[in-house]
Amino acid sequence: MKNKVPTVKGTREFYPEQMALRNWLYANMRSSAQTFGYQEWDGPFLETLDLYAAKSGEELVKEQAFVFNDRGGDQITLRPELTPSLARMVAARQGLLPRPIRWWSFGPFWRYERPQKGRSREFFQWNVDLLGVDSPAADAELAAVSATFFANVGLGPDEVRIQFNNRRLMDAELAALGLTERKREVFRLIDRRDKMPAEAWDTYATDLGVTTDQLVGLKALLADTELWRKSEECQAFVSAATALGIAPYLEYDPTVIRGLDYYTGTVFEARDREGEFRAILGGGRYDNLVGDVGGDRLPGVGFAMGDVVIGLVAQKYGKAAGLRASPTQVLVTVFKPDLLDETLKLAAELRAAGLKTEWYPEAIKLDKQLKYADAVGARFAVIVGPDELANGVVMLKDLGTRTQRAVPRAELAAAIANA
RNA sequence: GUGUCUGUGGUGGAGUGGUUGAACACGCCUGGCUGUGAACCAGGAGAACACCGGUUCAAACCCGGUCAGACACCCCA
Repeated sequence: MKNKVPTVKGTREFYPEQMALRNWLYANMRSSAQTFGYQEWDGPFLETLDLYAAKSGEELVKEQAFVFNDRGGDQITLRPELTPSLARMVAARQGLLPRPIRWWSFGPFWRYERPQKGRSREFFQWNVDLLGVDSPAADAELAAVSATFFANVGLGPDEVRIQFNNRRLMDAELAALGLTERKREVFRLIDRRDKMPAEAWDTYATDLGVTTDQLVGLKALLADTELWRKSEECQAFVSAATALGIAPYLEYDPTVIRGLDYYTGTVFEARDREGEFRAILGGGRYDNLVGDVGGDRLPGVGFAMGDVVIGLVAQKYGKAAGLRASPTQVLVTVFKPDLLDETLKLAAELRAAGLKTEWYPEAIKLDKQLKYADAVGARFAVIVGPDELANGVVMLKDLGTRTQRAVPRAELAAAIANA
């Protein structure tokens, strides 16, 4: 290919095949959220930098946001996440919106990162949020929405797990170890527990000023899969999740801490069990966010799932197989040029009967036309030649069973519908 | 921003200095089949081997630079 103008680094090109995958994900997100009564919404793709400056986490804003000056000189940002927009929109209608607020969204986001496996600069993200309720049961519902999605796409507990933890619990435990001073750094340290070689991790901890005693305590903490029982909040969360029927998907993991600054209580993320990919989704409770953008305090809990990793996971486990790029059910062939009108009429009749129908635009050799029908995955092909025309029938081919039969023309649509 | 690796027809992918007129597979085109989709048979088209420079009698192959991509770190969906 000569003189090809390259795409912008990290952007996505969706050929029909990829579009089919994206739409399949979207359809499952939509039905999963709607099952729980969530309403679809969206915010602007362009926001001011100020919106994120307050709360999103320094790195995400300073280094990973696409920022540019518009013609008026204002600093504009391609949205890197949705939650701040949500907080603002909810705050703006405070008192008007019936509570609880159950909202979901699916749209594009941008982050200026180095593209790599499961990570691009332009991605689609599913956001689900529940505001106005401060309870472990609400947290459990969000986990249940995500579990329902997994079940809907065919990913079971053997393939993906939702791992949870609680920041208040971790705060208390770290305080008991005398590690409250550098909480943020320690959170980061915890987040990296199983991403680093053990020795390197020890060194990292020591460099942070963690004493030997504290290190021993911290390791014990992070190995304690029963730690959640010490938290009433966690117990209530697990109890509610069990009642919701998603216990098989749940797993307690004391190293799950999440990077975003605004989480205050329950945090969770989902991963494939073999640990091949990054987190599929991440979320948690954020009780101060709406207040921080100028509204009254409004507790919330939510999660976000990017389309890239879930797409990889679904494909790895063969869950996205059989998706078709073409919607065509029937291809009407054209036998020879002077029968073109006959072909068009037939196609129009089939469409009127509700069938997704394509016609071949050239009277070339039949085998070409049938190969095309095969290539787009049409189940049926229709042939009208002089013989059929003379007898008032059409030849209906079933590409799947490789059989064909003559059908009275008037009965064609019905014959296809009943096949 | 840091590091590692890679860059060959539409796609995948051999080939690591001289019979390479750049293999092979898929795809595409023509015919075998002048009314029929897999397969099969016979042909055919399609590549300045990312770009620039250097080493050499000789470079897709070695060296340097540039650009692009993948992966990992960082961060995170």
